[in-house]
Amino acid sequence: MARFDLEHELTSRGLVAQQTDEKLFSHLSTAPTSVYCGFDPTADSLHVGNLLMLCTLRRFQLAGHRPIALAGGATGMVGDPGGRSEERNLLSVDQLAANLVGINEQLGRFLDFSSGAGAAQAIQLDNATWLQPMSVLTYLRDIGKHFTVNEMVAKDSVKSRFERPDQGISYTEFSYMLLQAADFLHLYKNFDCTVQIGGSDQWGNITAGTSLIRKVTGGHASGITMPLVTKADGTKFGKSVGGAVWLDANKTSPYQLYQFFMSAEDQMAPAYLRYFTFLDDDELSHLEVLTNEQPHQRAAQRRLAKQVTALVHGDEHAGRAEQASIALFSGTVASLDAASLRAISSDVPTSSVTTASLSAGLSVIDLAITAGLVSSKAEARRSIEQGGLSVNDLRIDDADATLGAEDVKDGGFIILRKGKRQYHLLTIE
RNA sequence: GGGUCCGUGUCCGAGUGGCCAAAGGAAACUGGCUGUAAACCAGUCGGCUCAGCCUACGGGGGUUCGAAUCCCUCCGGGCCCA
Repeated sequence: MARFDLEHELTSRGLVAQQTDEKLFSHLSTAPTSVYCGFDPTADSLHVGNLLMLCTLRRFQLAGHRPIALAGGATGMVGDPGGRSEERNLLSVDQLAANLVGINEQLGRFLDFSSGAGAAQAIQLDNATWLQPMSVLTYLRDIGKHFTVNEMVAKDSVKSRFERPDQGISYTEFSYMLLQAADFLHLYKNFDCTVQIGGSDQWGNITAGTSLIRKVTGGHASGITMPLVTKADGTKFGKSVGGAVWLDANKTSPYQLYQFFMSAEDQMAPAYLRYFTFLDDDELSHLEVLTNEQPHQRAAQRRLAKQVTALVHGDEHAGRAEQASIALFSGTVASLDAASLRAISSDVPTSSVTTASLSAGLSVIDLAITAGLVSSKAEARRSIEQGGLSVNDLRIDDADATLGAEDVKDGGFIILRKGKRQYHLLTIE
């Protein structure tokens, strides 16, 4: 594995928001270490919000360090007070196990868990394995003893909760940072982990860990945070039509993932390229120039969408997503031949109807609901009134319209579209 | 344990007996202009068998011709006192 300059890799891409010590990178370049990042196992899939950490861990691994993906099986039950999260429900043991399996599979796309990676072989751990059995007294004596409430109260994540006049913070959530600090200490002792990375909102939790390690062991550990990924207007990144964008192909198809990045804003596309791809400096700056000079070509978005989709789902799926996008957005879907449609159907959301029900006549409204393009008849009706629904590229202007056998295209497809870019294929059984 | 204030639609937040499916803002959706972008403009934004009906203002019960609004109680939360 080619050693590369990690400091340059991270700083040139704008990945470092804060770091605990200036000399960190010179230490990292002299000896391999282990670096950890926590992931919340509240779902059975990771989402694009996790992408930055996944890519950054990968960069560390490429530089010869061992990445540790820590599933917060224990901390996930407690809840980080930083977000606006409410008190969380305990995950059942079974649910947690299932989630860990799903997440593990996805981690494997970013990190090398094989023994072939040698000292840099990635590992996945669940903090419930050591936090669960810890007794309250051990926790209070070995961990709590090293923190003053004064400093805990001063952390931003906690302070903001104090400042909200209408809501307090439970002791449980207040303790969150100590649990995360305990994780870092555990990993430091047992896995030689000396670096923790996280989002910039994790700064307080990370420094709690480094100071705990110093107090308990006298050793030194560091932390680096990554910037918060946002959209151009500063709002949350990672939401698209229909909610979160997942890394699981069953929740968000490769086509949808591709589309999500394809529609990235010009302003942000170069930054996303630096964050989420492994392209070299030359290509990055070239694409940035292209974006500035010929934004309508969307060269950066195309590259971004293809690269990320390939990283998450593999080259084959990325290629298909790209082909499907080209086909659908060339403007003349209705003229596509059966073979192209069939190729697209595995990537674009698809549902099926029977020949019998079709020949009886199916209302466009019901089909749109079946397809999940709208959530209610009222919404479907509204969309039609506003000219937002089309079938085989023809705008529907009558809310009571029905479809029959004559609307089926060659190859047995009906193409539904809502708005400009939400496509859905209906197959006929 | 005592006192006090609060709990409204996806979120924030007005309303404090009928004119309330509930102001305003945000988010979201559609259309227009563009480039599958941003900004901007316009419309929509609980559901349905849609000029009507059903469901909804933390849960349950009550007062009333009529309740998000009043009373009781339970649950949840903030603050103060012990």
